[in-house]
Amino acid sequence: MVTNTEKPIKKILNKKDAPDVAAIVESIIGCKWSLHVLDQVRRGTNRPGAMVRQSKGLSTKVLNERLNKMLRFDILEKVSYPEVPPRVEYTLTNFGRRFVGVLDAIARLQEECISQQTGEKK
Amino acid sequence: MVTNTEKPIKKILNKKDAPDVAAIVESIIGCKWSLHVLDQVRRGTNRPGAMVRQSKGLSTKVLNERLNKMLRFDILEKVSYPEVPPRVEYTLTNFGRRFVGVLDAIARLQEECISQQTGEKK
DNA sequence: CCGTATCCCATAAGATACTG
DNA sequence: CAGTATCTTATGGGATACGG
Repeated sequence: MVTNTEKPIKKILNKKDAPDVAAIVESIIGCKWSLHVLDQVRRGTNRPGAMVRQSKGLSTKVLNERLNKMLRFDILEKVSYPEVPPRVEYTLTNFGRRFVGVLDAIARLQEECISQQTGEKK
Repeated sequence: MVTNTEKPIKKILNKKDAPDVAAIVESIIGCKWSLHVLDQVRRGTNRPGAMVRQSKGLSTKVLNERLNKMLRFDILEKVSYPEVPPRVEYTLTNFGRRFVGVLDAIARLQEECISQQTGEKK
């Protein structure tokens, strides 16, 4: 592991090697709205307009920055429907689904902490 | 989960409730050198001077910011020896040991990606 | 050796307006 | 509705010097 100095995205993705997961995690989580956006997509709120509407304080500019970053990291996938008005949906890629598994590890630790604490109150 | 707007540390730690793990993860991993420092401590490089010497580009200022943050989050523990010259050691707390489990999840995904990729080359 | 204080710069991100 | 462009502000973090 270990990522010390932030790698430029180009470097992280310079494949023939497997992706540098730690670097990706750092790059993603280091951005304020990423976890929130990921969570929304996972729960089925996958259209940009809906995400903005449901996220007080999230601007389209920031949202698109996050979405594009996650597209580049192959965490999300974009589907555009040739309709009027335009419709776009973002979904998790295969890698994305495994990536959010890391977030699940966080959620599990959260549960542990809660149950341990209630246990303490005996 | 979901942390959208960054919580102030006071808020994260305002316990009688269990710690907000997702918020802590975000707060810690969002900081550039945190993973590296955690990894160093885990491997036994737990004195500030040693960490700086072994980490090209890490300044004492930044190191101390990270260390203090992790102290506040109860991830690390500090032991000062009353010697001359002074000696200080940082170690993982119980919570800290569980916290780095999240980092292990990252490492596992990394391994998966690597083995999958070599598998592909058949 | 350990830690803090200053100064400076790069950049994340909020607000807003505009194009396809 | 989706996405980009511009401007401004706040802050992380790098370099350096100093005090305990």
